[in-house]
Amino acid sequence: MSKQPVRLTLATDLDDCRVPLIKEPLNADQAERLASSFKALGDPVRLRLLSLIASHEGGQACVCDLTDAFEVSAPTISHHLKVLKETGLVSSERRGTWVYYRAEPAALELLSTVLSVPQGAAA
Amino acid sequence: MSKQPVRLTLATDLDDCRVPLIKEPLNADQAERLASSFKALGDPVRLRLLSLIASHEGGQACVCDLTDAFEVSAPTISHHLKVLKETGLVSSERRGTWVYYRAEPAALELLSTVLSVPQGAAA
DNA sequence: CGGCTACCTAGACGTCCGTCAAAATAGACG
DNA sequence: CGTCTATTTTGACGGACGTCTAGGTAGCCG
Repeated sequence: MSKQPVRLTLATDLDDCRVPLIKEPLNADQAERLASSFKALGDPVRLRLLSLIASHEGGQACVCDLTDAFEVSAPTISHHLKVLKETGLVSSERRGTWVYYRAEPAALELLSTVLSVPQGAAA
Repeated sequence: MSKQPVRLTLATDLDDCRVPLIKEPLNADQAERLASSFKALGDPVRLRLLSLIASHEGGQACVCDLTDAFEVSAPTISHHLKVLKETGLVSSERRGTWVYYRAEPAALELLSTVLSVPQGAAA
C-alpha cells in the first residue's frame, strides 16, 4: 500500500537521500520520496519537457516555447509541468503574460547521485 | 563499436542516451526509452528492491532474502523484479532451487549520467 | 513416486494517471 | 470596460498499474 498523500515539494526534503542506492539499502521513507521523483521522470513528455527547459538558455523556458514541441494539448503540457514542479525538479515564475519554468540543478544532481556507481562499488 | 542496426530491447538501446539532459534536448525516441527506466524506479518497492540487491554482497541477492523485507506478497515482489529485469536494471540467474538477482551497474550509471549536472551547466 | 520449498504466472479488482475539451483566470492593451 | 493572448483548472474517460489469491512450474530429497 504505497499510496499515502505524498508530501514532497523541495529538494531539501531529500537531503538525507544523498547516498548511492548501491551503497546501502534505502529505508521505506527515503524510497517513498525518491520514487516520487523518479515517477515524475517516468513519462516521456515530462522527460522531454525537463530536458528542453534545462538545456534552454539560462536553464529556463517559457511555456509557449514548450507547447509547440509536442503533439499533446496545452492543458496536458500544463499538467506535466505541474507534476515536475511539485517534485521540485523545476520552479516557475510569471513575467507579464508569460510563465517561465526553470530547471533545478540541485534536484537533478541529487537523483544522479542516488543512481551513481562509486568506484569499486560495482560487483 | 559504432552504431549497430540491431534492435535489441533494453539497456543496449540506451547507449546513445549517455548525454546529460541538461546538455541538450532529448528527442522523442530517447525520452521514450529513458522514461521506461525511470518509470521502473518510480515505485517505492522497486527502488528498495534494487537498492537491496545492489548493496547486497556481490551486488546480488536471492529472492528469499528480499521477500521478508516488505509487507507485500511474494507474487508482488516477483512482479516488481520482473519489471526491473525488463528494463535491464537487474538480471537473474537460477541456482538450484533459488533465483539470484544481480544489479546492473552500467544501467544505473547511464541513468545517473543523464541526470548529472556537468560543471558550468547549471544556470 | 510423493511431497516439500522456492518462485512465477494468471486473472481479477480497485486505484492512479495521461489525455482531452471546455471553462476559468491572469495580464496586456486599446 | 472589453477583448485578445497565455496559461491553468475542471471534469470526464479509457487505459495502465500495483496488489491480491489461486494455481502452476522447477528443482531437491526421501
